[in-house]
Amino acid sequence: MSEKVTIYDIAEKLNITAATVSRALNNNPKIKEATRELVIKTAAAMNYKQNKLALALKSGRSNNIGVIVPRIDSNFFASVIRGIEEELYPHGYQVIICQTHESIKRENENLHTLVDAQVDGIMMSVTGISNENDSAFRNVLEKNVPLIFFDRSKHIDGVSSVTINDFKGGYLATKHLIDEGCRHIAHLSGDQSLDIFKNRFLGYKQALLDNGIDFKEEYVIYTKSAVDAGKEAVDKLLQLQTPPDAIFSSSDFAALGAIQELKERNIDIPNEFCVAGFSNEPFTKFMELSITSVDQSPLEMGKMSARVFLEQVDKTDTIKIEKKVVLAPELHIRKSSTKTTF
Amino acid sequence: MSEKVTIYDIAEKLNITAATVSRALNNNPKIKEATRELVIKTAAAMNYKQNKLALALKSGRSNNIGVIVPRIDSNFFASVIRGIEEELYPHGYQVIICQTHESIKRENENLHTLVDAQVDGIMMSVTGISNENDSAFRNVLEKNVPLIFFDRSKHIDGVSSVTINDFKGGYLATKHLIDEGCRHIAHLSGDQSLDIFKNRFLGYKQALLDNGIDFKEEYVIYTKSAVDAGKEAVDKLLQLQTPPDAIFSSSDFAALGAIQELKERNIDIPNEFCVAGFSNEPFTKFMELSITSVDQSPLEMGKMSARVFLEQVDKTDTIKIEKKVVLAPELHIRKSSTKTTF
DNA sequence: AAAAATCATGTAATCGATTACACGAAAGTA
DNA sequence: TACTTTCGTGTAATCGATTACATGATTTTT
Repeated sequence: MSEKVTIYDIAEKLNITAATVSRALNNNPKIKEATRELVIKTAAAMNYKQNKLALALKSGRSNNIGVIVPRIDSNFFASVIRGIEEELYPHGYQVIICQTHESIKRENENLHTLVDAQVDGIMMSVTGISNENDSAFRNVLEKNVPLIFFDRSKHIDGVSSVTINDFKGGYLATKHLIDEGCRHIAHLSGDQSLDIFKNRFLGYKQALLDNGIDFKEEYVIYTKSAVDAGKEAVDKLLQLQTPPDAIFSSSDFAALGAIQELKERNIDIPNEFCVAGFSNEPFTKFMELSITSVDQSPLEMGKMSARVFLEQVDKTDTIKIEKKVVLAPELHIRKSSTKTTF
Repeated sequence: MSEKVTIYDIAEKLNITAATVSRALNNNPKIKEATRELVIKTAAAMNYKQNKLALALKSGRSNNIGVIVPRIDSNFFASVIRGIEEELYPHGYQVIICQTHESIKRENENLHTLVDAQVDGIMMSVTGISNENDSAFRNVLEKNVPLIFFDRSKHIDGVSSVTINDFKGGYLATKHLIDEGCRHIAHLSGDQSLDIFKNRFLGYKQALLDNGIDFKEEYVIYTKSAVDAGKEAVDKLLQLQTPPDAIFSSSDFAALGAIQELKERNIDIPNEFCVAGFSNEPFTKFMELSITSVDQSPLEMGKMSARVFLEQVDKTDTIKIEKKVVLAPELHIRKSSTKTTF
């Protein structure tokens, strides 16, 4: 039925060559105005559609960009991807999604697949930082594919990144808890080989220090970002000789679990115990006991990553631009940490 | 530095032709075993990577599939996409994401872009059902690109779909509210030109009928899927002569808004008023007053859509297969509608 | 009017891989 | 030995668009 129409078909119909058709359609100034109009009209009439694959092969550019995330069904990553898509849509790029499910093997596979598919750029939030096997990353750089890290980044020369100031985020949240009168503040952290968790921890520590509060190793619990992990953490913390009176969690999910466990034990939040999380997941706002959390402006992070990509994509390959964008975190203070009720 | 290696480079090095190299790499049985091994070894040594774009041009298949959703940063759509990606990953397909933001213009643009990009299939949740301009859809079908609707579908011959039984979902939720003793059950609906909202409404109506409860037009409010919309709806409903004692909402967000507004007015949930939502968004489970909701198994829906695509993609184009998969909804009963507390 | 410049279009190579067809060499058959 | 298969590889077309270079037709310049 609807056979594919090529420029050769148009050329044949008009008794000219495909080269002329191509030039006419691309607004090449060397083409006679009359010819151009005729070609464009005929192309429309024949329902011609440019074959993007042929163009991609010829130009070496696919007009696709790849995005690699641990998983897509988290509000944070989905929002970043939304930002990327929205920013790139007007430029004609399509967004290819890959998930690693926190597997480094999968991450490497995805990197290779995307490079093989000739994407014009890759934006990713790294899954692990193990340095043993950087070959997939080196492959990307050797092929001159622009690479941009967002949120979770690795230290690689020539790679741009868009992150938030996690140190400041941790500092703000902790300082807020101190201001609310808490003096025994625990911290739920993640895998500190990842910068984001390391820096949130360091911000937490610095806030304690700046306010004359001793840092206690035993107050730091390493957990997964999951509700149950938060419950377990509270269980551990409450067995300490001096149990804490507040928690700053690097994860909203763990913060939620902590709150559930504290309620289970009839501990009054926020009066006896304050809790603050990180990421500003939608549910933190929706709860009756809304949860204080640090916002990472994921939409903006996505848009910014896309902009950094657009800046790099057309530059001459010789000049390597390495841009490090750091967004400001914003603390959303809510009920879970607001003692003074009027 | 890392120049692209092609089969011609390998051929030159081995003093054979590119055709032989191609055949060796594709395990063509006509190739001498010794040659095959030599080629494969040399290819690996030279770090050869097949150019997917060239392959795509030659074969007409891009190994990409397109997914079009209203927006990606909703747990439901993100989960469906996760399902699609996971199911298709082992088959070597990449997933391209497009958002419509509920704009039909955008939907049509996306359809055309994906077809032009020669995707091997399109999975989508339709944004609108206005029949005025079906040309984008017809274009997809004329080009023989497999098209699969999930969740929100349109009636188009030859198009498969994967949906849940929305009627049953509406019925289950409403029946449950009746069983809890509610007799004045209101319904928050969406744009009923979309089947999903129409069917949830019809299920609601049937459940009332089957249980001897009169259907009242004034109890049906058409809202957007948003927290504020739920608040406004409650405001309207409570002004009625006989205000309702329960709400079945087609949207979890509207249900949440309704609950917030009811609490604002010191109405006791669930004892004075019960609420049930739809979609089983994560927050419905996390709330202290957890919200009863109908689960749509989005992950399964995504996987199923991918499977339907895989079934269709290799069939001869002449035989059009139209498969309609209907998944069963599952009611998750939670605190917002459980009066009998033990 | 002859030479030079400009214009519009055609010719053919190119991007990288696949594959129908052709062909010479080796092996099998009569 | 002469004839037919079979085997392994080469030749060249193809997918569809772009573009450097060539060429013939106008137009401009002197």
